[in-house]
Order: sequence, then C-alpha cells, then structure tokens
Amino acid sequence: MGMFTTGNSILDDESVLFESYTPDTFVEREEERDEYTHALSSIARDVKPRNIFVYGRTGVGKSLATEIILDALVEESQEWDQDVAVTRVSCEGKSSYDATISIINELRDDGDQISNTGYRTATVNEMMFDEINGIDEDYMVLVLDEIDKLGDSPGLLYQLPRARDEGNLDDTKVNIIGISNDFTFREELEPKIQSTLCETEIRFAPYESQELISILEDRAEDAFVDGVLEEDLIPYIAARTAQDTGSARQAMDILLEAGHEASKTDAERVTVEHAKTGIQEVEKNRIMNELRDLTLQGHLMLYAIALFEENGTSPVRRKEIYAFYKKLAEHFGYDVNSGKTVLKRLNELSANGFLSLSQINIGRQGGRHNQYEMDMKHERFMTVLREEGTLFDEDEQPERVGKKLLRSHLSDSDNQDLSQFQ
DNA sequence: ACTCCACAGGAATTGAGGGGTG
DNA sequence: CACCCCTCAATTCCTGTGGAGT
Repeated sequence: MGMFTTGNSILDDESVLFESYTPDTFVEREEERDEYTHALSSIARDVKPRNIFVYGRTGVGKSLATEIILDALVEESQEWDQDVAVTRVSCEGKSSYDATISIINELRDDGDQISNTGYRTATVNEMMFDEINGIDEDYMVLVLDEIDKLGDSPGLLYQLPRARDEGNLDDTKVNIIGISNDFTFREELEPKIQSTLCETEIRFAPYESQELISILEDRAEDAFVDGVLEEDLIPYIAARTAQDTGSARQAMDILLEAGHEASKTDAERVTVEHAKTGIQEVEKNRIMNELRDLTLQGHLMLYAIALFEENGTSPVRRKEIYAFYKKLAEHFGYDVNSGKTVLKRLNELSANGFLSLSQINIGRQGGRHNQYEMDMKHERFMTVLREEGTLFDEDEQPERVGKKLLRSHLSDSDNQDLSQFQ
C-alpha cells in the first residue's frame, strides 16, 4: 500500500472537516443568524445599520456565520439597489497601527500595498480614511475579527467609530462588525468606544451536545464512507466536547483524528476507542501549536519547570526556577535573561495555560512570592519538546539530560542541607 | 492594629531591527 | 544620503502589598 492511497475504506473526503472548509449550508445557530441578518437589513431601506459586536468562544460559529451572512448581504443588496463593500481584517497579534495598515492593504490593489512599518501613525490613519472615502460602494462593512487580540486598544477603535463625527469620512457609510472571543473585552472598553462599537450585540453561546451532533452528522456524511461510523461515536465526541469547550472546531478535529486513527490501524469502523485516541491527539496538537509560538527562552523555562515536576518538587517558586533556568541556559549556550524578564515570561506562560500560578505569602518570615507548576502532564511536554526540536534533536532524551542537570544543580545550591544526609 | 519581609508588578528606558521621506 | 517613525525584547528602577508574627 502506498503512502497516499486514494482508495481509503474509511475516509471519503476529509477536507470537509478542515478548518479551511466553508460549508454552503449552516446547521444550527438559527437565532443568532436571524439577529445578525436583521441587524444589517436596514441597508435595504438605505439606513446605515448600527455597529455590531459579536462575541462567543472560538469554534462556536461566529466567523462562519459572518462570512455566510455577508456573502448573502452583498448579493441581496443588489436587489435593493445598494452596493455594499465588505472588508475583513483579523486583528490577531496586531497593534492598532498594524491593523490600520491591514485595512489599507485590504482596500488597495495588490500592486499598491504599503509596508508594515515606517509611516507615522497620523499618516497611516489619513491613508486609511482616504481609502475608505475612495471606494465606490454606498456602504462598507468592516469586519474586525479577533478584535480582543488587538494589542493596544484605544488607537484604531477610538478612531473608527467616531470618524464620521470628526469629519474624516464623507459619503461612504461605514459599519463596523467587531468579533471577539473574550466576553470581558467589551466591559474593558472605554464607555465612549463601547457605546459606539457595541450598538448591537450578538452572543454566540457554546454549542450543546445536541447541536454538535447535528453539525458532526452533517459533515461526517461527506467526510466519511457511508456506514463506517460506530453508532455511539458522534454522540460520544459531542458529549465530551460540549463539556469541555463547546467548540465545533474541536469536535471536528477530534472526529478527524479518530478517522485517521481508524485508517491507520486498518479498522473497519471508527469506534469510541478511536475517538479517545483522537481526543489525546487533538490535545497534543494544541500544545504543540502553542509551543511553536513560544520563544526559545520560553521553552527553556518550561523545561526547567517540567524537570522540577518530574523530580516531585511540584510547585516551584520563581527564585528557584530562575536559579535552575540560569544553569540550563548556560549549559545550552543561550543568553541568560534577568529575573524580571523571567517573571514576565512565567506570567505569560500562565496566561496561556501552560503553567498555573499561585501566590504564597508567609508573612514576616518570607513576604509574598509566586509559585508555578505545569498545567499539563510533564511527560507530554517532554515528548513535544523532543519532537519540536528547538532544544533537542529527535534522538535525544530531554528527561535524561535534564535529570542529571537538576541533580547537580540541587547539590551545589544547598550542599549544607544535603551534607547532613551524607 | 501594626510591622515588616521578600518579593510582585508597573513605569520608564534602551537598543536593535524593520522601514519610511526628501 | 541624513533623519525620522514604529515595534519588540529586555533591563533597571522603584513603589506596592498580603498576611504571619508581635
């Protein structure tokens, strides 16, 4: 059997389960979609719609609903004799400045793009308003996806909703749709921005088990060969996912991994057992992806903590992590960062869910300090670390190398305490 | 109720790296 | 070319603080 066989007896067209796949029909989420469509429908009467703020966790259908509804809007608006331009920008990992440039480039021709750096902020803002004023359509819908990931909130969000009042925009009627994964984002906005940006709010709740079942069944029909899914499979995946995140994305990933597992083992049907493996696989991929986004220094820090964890000295305070991290960095020949930088990074790792942080205060004798421990199994982290290959080659064993380093570190750092045992 | 420890975490700053304009 | 702008990682400086011991 070749590596890329086409005659798979389990999977028919797995791409239906990929993130990149956009289905043309949308199952579930009817209420939200009605609300959404309704909010934009005033264009038919030539009235500028109110700005829309959409929120809900990842994988609950926000982006897909937006895409489908806006496609329909562009099409239907012809019947109403209105032209609508849609511009979509993802704000993930961008500052206001970057996002503004993305909007400009989105509106410009391919040959006329500007660079991400170099211009002063005022110039960039002016360019954006020029572009927006320059479009031919009567209405423009500007979708700001992942708006909560915008690095510095005020800039762009302050400019845009108020641009009309300030006289920066003329004929074009700009409507903003902000999409956020974070519920608290809205409350953190300045009242002024909040009231303009969130004129209409649409909340997408996490999917419930039953809804996930219909989504999975819908996709599975095209993705798998008929009749290969064990009866309990989809309900099982749906139930597990509903308890965890309620994300259709996650559920589909698990289903796909279960399918892979079944084909890999030449099974005839995809079973709940395969799904269990799938769940682990998805979790591992998640860690791997997030790990890939971390710097080498971040890997070093996690490695240090994983070793403490393996040694059974579970929550470790920053001071100790730092002392050991320093030795690791020297051993591997990397820069040694200052204590403050390490603290900052540890807190970032906690925010990303790699570590969990607890504050300890032992009063007069010791004051206050932070303790960290891994928020995942250290064995799993070690595997990913080896496969990732930043600190180690595939054939090396991080555990073995580290154990030795930790042991020698502990013996030089407190040899007074240790001497009484020898 | 007050003290006082050991550190947390914010602010300000720097320096390298990206790239603009005239 | 000289000079300017934005970003990002990291550093130093410094003020803030929770609660056991008194």
